[in-house]
Amino acid sequence: MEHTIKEIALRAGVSKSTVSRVISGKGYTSLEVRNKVLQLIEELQYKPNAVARAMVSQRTHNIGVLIYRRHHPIASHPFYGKILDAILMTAASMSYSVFVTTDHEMSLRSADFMMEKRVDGLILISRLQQNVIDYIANFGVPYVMVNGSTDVDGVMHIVNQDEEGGRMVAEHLADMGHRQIFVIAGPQTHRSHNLRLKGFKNQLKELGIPFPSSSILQASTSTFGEGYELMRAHWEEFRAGGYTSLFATNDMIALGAMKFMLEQSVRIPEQVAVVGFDDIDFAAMFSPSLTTIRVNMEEMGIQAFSLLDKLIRQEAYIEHPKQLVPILVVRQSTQTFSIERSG
Amino acid sequence: MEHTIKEIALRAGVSKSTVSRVISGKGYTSLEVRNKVLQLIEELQYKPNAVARAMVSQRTHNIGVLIYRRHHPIASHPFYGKILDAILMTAASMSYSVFVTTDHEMSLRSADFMMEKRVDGLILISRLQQNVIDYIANFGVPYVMVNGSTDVDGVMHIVNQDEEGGRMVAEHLADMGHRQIFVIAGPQTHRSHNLRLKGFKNQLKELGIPFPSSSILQASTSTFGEGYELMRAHWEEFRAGGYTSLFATNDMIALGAMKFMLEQSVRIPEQVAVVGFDDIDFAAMFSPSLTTIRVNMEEMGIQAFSLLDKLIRQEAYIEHPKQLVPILVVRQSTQTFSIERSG
DNA sequence: TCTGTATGTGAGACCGTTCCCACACACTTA
DNA sequence: TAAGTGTGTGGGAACGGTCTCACATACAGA
Repeated sequence: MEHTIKEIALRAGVSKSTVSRVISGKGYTSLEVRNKVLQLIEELQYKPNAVARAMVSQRTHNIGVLIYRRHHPIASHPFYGKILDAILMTAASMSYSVFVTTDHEMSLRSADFMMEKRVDGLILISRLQQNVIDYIANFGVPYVMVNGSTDVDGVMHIVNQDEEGGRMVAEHLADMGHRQIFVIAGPQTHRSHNLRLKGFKNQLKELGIPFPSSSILQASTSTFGEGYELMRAHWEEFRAGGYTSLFATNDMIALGAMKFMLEQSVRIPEQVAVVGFDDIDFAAMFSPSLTTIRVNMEEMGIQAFSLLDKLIRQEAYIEHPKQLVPILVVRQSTQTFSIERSG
Repeated sequence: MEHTIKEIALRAGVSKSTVSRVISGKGYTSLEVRNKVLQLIEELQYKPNAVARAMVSQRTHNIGVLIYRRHHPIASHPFYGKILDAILMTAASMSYSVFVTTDHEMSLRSADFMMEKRVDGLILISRLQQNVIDYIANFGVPYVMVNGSTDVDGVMHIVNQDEEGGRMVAEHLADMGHRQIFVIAGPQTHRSHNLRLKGFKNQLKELGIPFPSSSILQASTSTFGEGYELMRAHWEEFRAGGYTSLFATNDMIALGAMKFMLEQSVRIPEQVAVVGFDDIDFAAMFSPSLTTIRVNMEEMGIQAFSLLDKLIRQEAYIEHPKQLVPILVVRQSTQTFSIERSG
């Protein structure tokens, strides 16, 4: 049942200008005409055509979310998925619709598509190549980056205070009496992993706790499988080192490593304490639940959209967003105390 | 840099009809003109305006995905998120863009929005109220339902063979020698949970294994927290019953229940074997990993989109899709054998 | 009576495409 | 030579809205 303004006008015996006026509420319309038109709209279930509107207003009220992942598109990712959810909610509350697309690295196909669809703005999540940025910037569409791989000058970028989070991890482990700490660091290609490690190291140095380079393992992906595999491959080394604790720069790696240790009948946290980073849902659900640094993913999504909205509306004096403050969440993997629930 | 066909035409010294012909490849164009136009397009980074195209073709090449959730929008859901991912990939491969929206029950806001945006079709995921169906059907937009709460006549509905899966669970547990089986059943409002339970019960009866109504617990949500809480609340009852195994109608509930039992130092699977349903990523990662029935979520997404595409293209003789075949995945929670990896 | 302002309405240009139609020219072929 | 056919091009309507402008009427105040 596709109806048009013209049809409504015809049936109401008025011009389409008048119908348009009734709908938009702008300009004068007599009560009589207004009621008649409104009634027809209700009766015919008329819905304004957003495509036609976009045509004249030069604004689609659509935004695009681009998620770049190594090999596969991942909207269901425990970290990025949360951000996406927040964007979806915020956007909807401000009457924006959201295109979600994923793309491989180096591919401009999705970006291209979004340009053709004339989105009002773009949110770029995760690792994003310089060529994509250039491409989008060149086209002149407002965009915001979330948790990107690097900081780029002049680009609005929503990030967490990763360095501070790393510092908190070191502090917590030191507080719990740990001096022999093992680390699995996520991909060096990613900004956040590097900063987390940096903050962690600095704080150890501050506290006078030695941290030899032999205590650190470099992961090539930030996945559960990678954590599991690395722990398995270096298990003898780990045991020989007399380590009492493990820090992985994200939860997935930490959980993978933990799973392997549990299979070796290691008691966590009694024999080895474990700390992750992100606080994905899964961290609280795992047994034992994982101590971690909570990254406010929801807030990242909200901020990303709000900022984009401002850019779209060209509000003056947009200041670069403040980095989000992380929180230490202590759970069973570093401390045996209470039973925690979640869901 | 927003360029139009008109501009290209002007610069090339031809009419916009000619430019349009070059772009679409339809009709005759001289090699000379073609090259010149193509060069200009490249030079000016011209991108055809999909909005204008949609205007005339009456086809946006956009589809909408509606996810209905109890309280909060959840694209990052371990089950629905996977389906969404598959839809996103398949749609992209066929040059469709996807609007993703979530809505509360009973709300037509998102549906309304999609109608205004003139999507070519809709995919409705999860619980969906009759009024929403009616509303959409009334508007005449093609749509496909995925894992909906009920079967509705005449609606294309992608589902898993849930009853068969339930049967497989009973068979597996019986095979492993279990006779005292406890069950936590997901919300009765949802089709799949009911069918899983039904298949399970039927198979037990078939095998002559008694299953008193006291062995079943009714969950009100299908979440981790609910599983944990129910197990906690009925722990004494469970112990007294002498149960050797637990079946929950989805993984999240199973994992929650497992987490509680692990905290009570129950050895899984030695003392209690556990089986879930869905095979969300998390099931393989948990320690111990969870035996479950694998639902091919990716295939659900692919089928949903493919079917929708056919509906949109009005292909004749569309047959109702076959139900997807589930697979039993045996892991540590019912059997101690090998070390399994995943990631 | 004239001018000004508030109220109400319709005509038509415009947004950026596609596509139908008319037309022009160069060759065949009857 | 006339009639076709293949090739190449431009004009302009149409898609469904918004918005500016012109115009009409009513009523106020000077």
